[in-house]
Amino acid sequence: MPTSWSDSMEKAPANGGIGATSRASRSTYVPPHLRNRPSSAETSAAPVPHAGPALGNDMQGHVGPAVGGSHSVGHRRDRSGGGGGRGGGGGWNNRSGGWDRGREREANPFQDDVDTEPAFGVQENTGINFDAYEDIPVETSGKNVPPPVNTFAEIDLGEALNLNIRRCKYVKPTPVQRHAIPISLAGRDLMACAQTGSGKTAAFCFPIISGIMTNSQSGPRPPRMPRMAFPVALILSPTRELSIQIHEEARKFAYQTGVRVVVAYGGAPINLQLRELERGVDILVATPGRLVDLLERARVSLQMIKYLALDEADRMLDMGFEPQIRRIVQQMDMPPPGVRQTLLFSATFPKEIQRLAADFLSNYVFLAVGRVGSSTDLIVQRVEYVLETDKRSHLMDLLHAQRANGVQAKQALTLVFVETKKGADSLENWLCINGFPATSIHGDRTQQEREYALRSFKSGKTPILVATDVAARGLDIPHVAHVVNFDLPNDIDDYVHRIGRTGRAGKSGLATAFFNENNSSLARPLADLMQEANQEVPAWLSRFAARSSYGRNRRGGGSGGRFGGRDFRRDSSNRGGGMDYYGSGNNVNGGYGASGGYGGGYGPTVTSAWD
DNA sequence: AAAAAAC
Repeated sequence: MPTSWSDSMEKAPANGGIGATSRASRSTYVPPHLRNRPSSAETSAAPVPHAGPALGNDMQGHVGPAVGGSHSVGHRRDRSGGGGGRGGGGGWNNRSGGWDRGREREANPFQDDVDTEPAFGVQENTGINFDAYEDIPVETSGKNVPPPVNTFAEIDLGEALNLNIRRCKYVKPTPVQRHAIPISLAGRDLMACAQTGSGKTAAFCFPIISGIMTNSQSGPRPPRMPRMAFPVALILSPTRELSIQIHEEARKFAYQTGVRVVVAYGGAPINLQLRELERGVDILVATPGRLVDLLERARVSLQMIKYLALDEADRMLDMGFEPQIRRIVQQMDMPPPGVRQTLLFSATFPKEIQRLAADFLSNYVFLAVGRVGSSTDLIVQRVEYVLETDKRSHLMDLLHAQRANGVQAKQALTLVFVETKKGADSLENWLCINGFPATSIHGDRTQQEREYALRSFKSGKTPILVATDVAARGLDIPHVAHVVNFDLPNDIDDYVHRIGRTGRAGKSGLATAFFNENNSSLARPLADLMQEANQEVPAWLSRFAARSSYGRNRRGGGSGGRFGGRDFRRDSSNRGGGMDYYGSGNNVNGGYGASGGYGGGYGPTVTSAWD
């Protein structure tokens, strides 16, 4: 079903080779001041991307890598206009040494999809179930909130990015994208409460890549320090696998834009990462520990940072990363809030995150997207009473039944969550002994093993993955048909994240939980959550819930049920004299405004936001 | 209590 956006896209081969694309558009040089402009007049109201605050235009004369005296300058500038239809040269940091080497060497990131998922069709690889998002409530607040868009066509991201969006088979933006992208493109700081699987990565990557392309040739150059990398954008995430995944996605979005994306995380040889950094980096995706290491070695400087994105911020704090994050953001050479643009993503919005937001953000827009669990009609949740001693045989029954039902192993991946690393090892072992193709992922396995396990699972080679919470959040694994909570987590939010690994990409999903006395603290929130999701709540679970004390293990921070959090600035204690700040009437874009669907108009209140 | 994360 083509949208106006896809209609307007020029026809291009899905796997368009480098030569083909470049040739197609090389002849149309677009001068810088006309780049990033819509071709049709009606979209002229689109927000103008924010020019980096600290950037002057006085350096414009130094366009291209001229200082290096490279003979390739001319070529590169020719190509820059053509490669993606607009400034494709990347930032100052693209040290590819000329178009011919830099361009040709860029491996096609879309090729990987075919390599790692041979068992599956290419119909949808977004991992996002768009229809399930139609009814997700969205709430924004803050001063002069840029209005959301309904299609990618309304967002002016440029030809190269549009082509990549198309290659990714994204047809329409998810709710978080519809709101966050215009906000980010307008140069605003953003505090977003959104779950993984909501399309967050693209929501912060698109504006960053677009901004880098637009401003790539302007602003001060980084000092010429040998072996020191000067990223323009930094994306921090809590786990290595999440960093890897963000990197893989960002590479797709940045393909043939000249924007270089590099990833740095622990557990892997640092030399390879150092070499990648030396080749030039615009966007650095990193876990905090490895980044601190790189900063201490003076191999990375943050002084050129224009964009900072923190993903899964609440998780990072849970994991004790706050000191390291504060060090990175506040005590190194990163430009302060207001100079850089900061995008903070978190599933929940407790006090600690509010403090972080107050310290890291400047005049931010608050965006809350409904919890994944609130709209997971496609996930059937089952809770079964299983004693600890019976868990293994019960799991085997489930797996046998799954097999008997003709569920093709390769198409129906099963993700089994356990509480401990030891438990993961022994369950994996036990499954293998009993003839089930299983592997496992947890923090005591080497990084190599972790990555291998994930690949093996994704490809369907071992369609059963036993995991600790390392895999609970953020990981986007298409085709997970069944999530088994072999051990239930203590926190209902973790449960929501875990079951969110299924029911993706338009497929229905099943989530089975093994419940017993050890989980009684979870009874009430679990029963409430299932009720909210129109799931059948077993009577025995309701009895457990009634027995457990009131208010225990309820969602903390006063979050309002459907959202992970709410904008604390709107609370009365912060209200003094704040009417001009938050009271202009465009604050709340109708809590349930998204229900109108993507094609139709958005809430009637929205257009006034620009007035 | 356990999980995650730099060497």
